[in-house]
Amino acid sequence: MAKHFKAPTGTVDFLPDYHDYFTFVKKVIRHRFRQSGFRRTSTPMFEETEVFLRALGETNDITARELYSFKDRQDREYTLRPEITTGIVRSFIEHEMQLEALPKELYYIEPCFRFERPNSRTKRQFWQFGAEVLGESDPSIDAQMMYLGHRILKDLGLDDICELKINTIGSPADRKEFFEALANFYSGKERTLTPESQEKLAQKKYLELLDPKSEDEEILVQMAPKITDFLSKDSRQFFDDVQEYLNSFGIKYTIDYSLVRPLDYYTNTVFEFHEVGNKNKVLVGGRYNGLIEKMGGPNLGGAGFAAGVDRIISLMKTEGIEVPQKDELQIFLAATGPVAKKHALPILIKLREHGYHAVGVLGRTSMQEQLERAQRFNVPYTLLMGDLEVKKKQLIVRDMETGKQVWIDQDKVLEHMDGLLGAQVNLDTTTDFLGHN
RNA sequence: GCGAGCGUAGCUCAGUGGUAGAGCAGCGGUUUGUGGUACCGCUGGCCGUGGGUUCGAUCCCCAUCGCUCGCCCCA
Repeated sequence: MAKHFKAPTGTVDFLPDYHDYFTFVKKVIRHRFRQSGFRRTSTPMFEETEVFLRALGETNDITARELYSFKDRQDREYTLRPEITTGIVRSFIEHEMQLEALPKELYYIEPCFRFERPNSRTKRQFWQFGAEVLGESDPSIDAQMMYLGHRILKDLGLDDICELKINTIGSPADRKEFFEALANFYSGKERTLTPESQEKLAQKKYLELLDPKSEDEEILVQMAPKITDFLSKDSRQFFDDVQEYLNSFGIKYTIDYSLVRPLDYYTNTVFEFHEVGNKNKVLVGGRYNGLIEKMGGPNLGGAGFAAGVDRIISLMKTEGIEVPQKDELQIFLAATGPVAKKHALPILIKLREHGYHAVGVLGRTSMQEQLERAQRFNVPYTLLMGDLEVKKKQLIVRDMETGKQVWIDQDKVLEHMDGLLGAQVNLDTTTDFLGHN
């Protein structure tokens, strides 16, 4: 036997059952983003590796072991995008969007790639959706992003199992002093830290030390200097304003000073919705005021959030949330005999254009074969046409559940099926989708 | 990057140091213009791959690849 091919390690086929959910999720996302003035954008699936190294930083776990990189036939270094923000910022700069009306509000639903060890929650190719607001740094934007995230989760039925946490990590200037204080504080206490944290300390990744990895570290973090003591007047005001806006529309949140991001580009606000009772992130975001300039563009602020579609769908399934199924077949048209087959196809097309989901006129034409197929397609009704029916211009309507059959005239088929299945919502068959005759 | 488990028929799995079994699926029949249920029959496997131990390995050992599940991480 020939070799069986498989989907590459860490990838999965997104089969029709997945798309039942995906279609619904996309519909919600599009609706909520459009409502808020966002427009959809797409960037290439891969960029020069340098683009990601610049944006994400060169010395962290993410760039060291999670980038899906390759050389092309001309020896250029490329990387499949691990997230979308970087590409959008590159695109913003390349197309000089700062000359357009600001803020630029963009959203996306795109596949991303990370070179991970695959498990039930992590794959190497996965879908992300998210939004970016570029060219404006008002705290109201941050609050609006959180509202949008919340609103989408609510539409998907997940708001009850997700909680919002927020924090501020200040400006780079604020952090400079804060980090010096942290360095002093941890000096001499290295042995209390886990080996991983000792490494973070050595690499001066002070922010990541704020997320404790052991009970000892938790105690240390509580005693350690707090970012709030080092915030400039502006940064403090900004964070206060964000909270005031959040309060103004009554969204629930808690402040969590251990909430940080491993990437260089965040400033001020960071937030995440995670599952209640564990740390599994569902939707994460924050402000990144230095990123556009760092990528070679104008000195403009930005904020955004992102969420994994696959994780959301699996949560919906766990929660027993069902989505509308619009692909169910309604009619199987069984033609028994070669003559009937020729006569049946126009009827099948007529049924479809009337709005029915119909299949048929397939395969061998024995009655048994036809009914077996109809049964496997799980249709409520089968229309049977043999040579006898062709001659009489009739067909048989068989109720697949009861087995009851009635003979009707072929030119009454639409009225008859409407009586059984209800009138169909259909496009006018004399026009195309754009309304042209 | 670390750890655990599993690779036997299309699928789900059992099994034994002496070259393999069940259920489901598939195909055919009981039923030549009528599906589902039932009964009968048939097809189907280099026991993941490579090496080692052994008279002999699907089984024991080593390696390798693949899958699954954790951990780290999760932009």
